[in-house]
Amino acid sequence: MDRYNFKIVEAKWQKKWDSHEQKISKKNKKKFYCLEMFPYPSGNIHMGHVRNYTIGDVLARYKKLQGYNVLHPMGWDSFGMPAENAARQNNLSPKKWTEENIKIMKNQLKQLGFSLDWDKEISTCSPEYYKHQQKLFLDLYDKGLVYRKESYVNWDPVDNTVLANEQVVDGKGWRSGAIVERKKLNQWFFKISHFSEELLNDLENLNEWPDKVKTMQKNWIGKSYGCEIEFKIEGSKQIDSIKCYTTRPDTLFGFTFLALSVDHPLSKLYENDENFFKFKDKCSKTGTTEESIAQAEKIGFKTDLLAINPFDKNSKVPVYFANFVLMDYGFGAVFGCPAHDQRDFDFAKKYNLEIKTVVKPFGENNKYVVKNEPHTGPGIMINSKFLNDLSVPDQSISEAIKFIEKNNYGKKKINYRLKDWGISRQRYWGCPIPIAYDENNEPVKVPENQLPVSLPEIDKFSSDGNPLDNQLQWKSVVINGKKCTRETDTLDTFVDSSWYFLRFCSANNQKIPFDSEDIKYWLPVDQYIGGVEHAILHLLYSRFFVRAINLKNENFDLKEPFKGLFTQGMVCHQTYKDKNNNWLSPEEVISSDNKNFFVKNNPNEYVKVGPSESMSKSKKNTIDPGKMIAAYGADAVRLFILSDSPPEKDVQWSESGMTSAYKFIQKFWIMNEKIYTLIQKNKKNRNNQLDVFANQSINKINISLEKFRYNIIIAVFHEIYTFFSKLAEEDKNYINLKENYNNILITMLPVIPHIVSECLIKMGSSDKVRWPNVEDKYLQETSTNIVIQINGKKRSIITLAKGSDESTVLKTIEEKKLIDKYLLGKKIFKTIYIQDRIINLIIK
RNA sequence: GGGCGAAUGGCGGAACUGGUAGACGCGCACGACUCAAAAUCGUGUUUCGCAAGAAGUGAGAGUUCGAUUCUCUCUUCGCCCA
Repeated sequence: MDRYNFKIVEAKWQKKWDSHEQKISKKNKKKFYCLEMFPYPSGNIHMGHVRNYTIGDVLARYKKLQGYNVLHPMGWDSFGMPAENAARQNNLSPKKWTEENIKIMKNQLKQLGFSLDWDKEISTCSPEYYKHQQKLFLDLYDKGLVYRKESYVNWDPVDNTVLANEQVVDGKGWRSGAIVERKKLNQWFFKISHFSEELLNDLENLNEWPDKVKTMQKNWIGKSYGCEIEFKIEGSKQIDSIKCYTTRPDTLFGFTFLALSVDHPLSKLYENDENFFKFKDKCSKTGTTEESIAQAEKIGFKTDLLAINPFDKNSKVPVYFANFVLMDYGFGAVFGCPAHDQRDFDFAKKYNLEIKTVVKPFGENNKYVVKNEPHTGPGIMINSKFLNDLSVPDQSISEAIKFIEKNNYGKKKINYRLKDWGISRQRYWGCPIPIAYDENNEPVKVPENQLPVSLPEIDKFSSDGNPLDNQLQWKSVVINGKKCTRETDTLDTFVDSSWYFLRFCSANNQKIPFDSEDIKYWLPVDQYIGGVEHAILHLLYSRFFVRAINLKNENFDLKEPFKGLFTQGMVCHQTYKDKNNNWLSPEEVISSDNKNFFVKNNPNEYVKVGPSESMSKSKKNTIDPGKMIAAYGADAVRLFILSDSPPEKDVQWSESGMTSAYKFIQKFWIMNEKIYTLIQKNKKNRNNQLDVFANQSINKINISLEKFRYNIIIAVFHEIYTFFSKLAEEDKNYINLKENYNNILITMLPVIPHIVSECLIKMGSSDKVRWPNVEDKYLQETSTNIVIQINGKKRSIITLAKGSDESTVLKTIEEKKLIDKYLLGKKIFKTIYIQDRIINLIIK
């Protein structure tokens, strides 16, 4: 008997699938759109991809076998920084670099036997893709969902470049290490805030999404009920009031200063003040993230103005400009209540401002005073006249708002944390924004017939700045007979991925981004699968995008892009360090007992074993999928990546687990050979056990598939192996062996498609196999085990016919003398009987 | 600091709506095959105990005839937001 040669078998089936298997049939069947988050083509696929796409492939193949018309496409999220960085470092063309990587990674995905529809492959960096995106941009522009405004960016003063938030580490540029500054630039925005309420409310309908993700989105949108309040101002002729937004109007009696953003319109009054100018400059030395602002030292610039407390006209407080107030939030003005807000407290301490306590924690008396730290939690109102004794926050806030509205000091207002989506990136390797500027520097749309605005090829990348700025020839363009200059910013790559799932439906339509009939049939995505790291931005942006397309569009009726969402866990591996605390890769480490580890090149040197962490290049704890496929085969890799943990949790990569999966494939093949020999023999009897086992196993697999409990499926595979191995030992054929065995094989196909396809052919199945039905009669057992408990503890167990009543159970217990020794000198005074399950005897 | 989640053998993990805790795999031990080893196969494997038996799902309480599952408090870890 030959060993199973996965290299030959897997290559054979992959070739077959490649040529014709994945074609989509006509739209007369029930559809299933299975989508995994598409990868960034960084060079090689990593284990995270293997896990993600294996989970998706199991589902896609399962649905296909169930008779669905399955859309299971793949593409490349191919714009982005790494290509541009590679270009700068090694003077490579980002285009060539990206295309090379795609070629390699596509080949690797094929080697894993994924049932992907490569006819629909898309790549976001191709003009074939981004020309449609530019069209969509212009559509949204016409709908008023795109606008331009001045906004801050993180500026690296050494590299002379704009940084993304994740490139700012501890307030410093990731590469240069320079302290990041704030710089104001004119930038483009999508008006995602137009849909804040809808994006929040519609989360409720997403009942196939994990609650965790919905909560994260809810918090991100951050709806708060508050109040806008108008403060009268003294000390200026130009201005007599300032509007503030607050979520805590109830603390107004604790109001001791008013703080403004340096970008507040009022700052114009101080334009000529040298000290203010210096202060503003100092503020710009802080980054733009909420975190960096929260951590930065609170500083202020005192004006000569006074703000009057509307609740107490005699109370007049100073007005400051402060670095922790952002123009983006509310009106760029907040009232300070140091006793009950951390930032206000820090600020007041620094500038020696009054701290008025107006909320006491539960259990304190009315003389409670805030001292070393503010009290931000719930409690009871004090020192606040008509608000005294109200409970904080619910009662106190609603009463405060009532009072404010009644006296026309302001009005109730809803605020969202969600800000408009800044989409301008000062980068080369992204989708060009289809806008130019006329001689007055007014934006002009690039007309549709001049699309795409293609990226120019660049020979040499300088080390800093946006390369497009220097492309003078490219920049100059004639629009409607007028000389214009192109926008040199490109779009955030999140834009690319906000509609790619629509493009897949009409991937080969050259004329339009997507066909409305295709959308009607295929969308929403029935199951979307990817990492939880995209739980907020990518998913929220996609939800925004379909709403934006939907707006004023009769041919498009879709609001939620993803009906089902599944977020898989990460792939982890132990970390290793040598004596000098340098990371070591698993390949540089050896161990004979899995307890003590040594350096491979120097077997006397101990290795420090660290905790298992998600695979990352920086910690060198990665395993190369390519090597694993070459050594063990795609089926074994797929089997292992699913076997050890439920898909939503992290999984630990282990060499022993991997070899175990490989061994399973090998021994399964041998078993299959034995069964094949068996079914050639004469058959006489029917084996009822076989029917029961097959139906129960398939039933378990069905349930586990529906619930994404793929690790359970692998456990069932092992049971299947054990069962049929034993059967093969008996050396008897049965009338019902072949059919049951074939049915079971089919249910194994989604996980290990290559070997199972080969087995099925051997067993004489045609190419067109269908998912087997489960017959209920085999799931219902005729007898059942009943556990006998005494005072809640298990003491014995009996097997009885199903549906036996209490007296039968008690009689059997008595006859068999199962529990007599526990009853000595005691009496049963109560019995609890749950039919077919358990009987509990309470004795005394 | 706030929100969410998790904790089960030596390890990864099972356990449907409260009803036999530890499925399945890894590891380990013993045995078979072998001159020997690897590979393979078989048996066993929660802990303590020779045994009968007892204890046992992070800790402590509660509800219940019965709790890994429900409630409360705490500890540790993870993720997200600040």
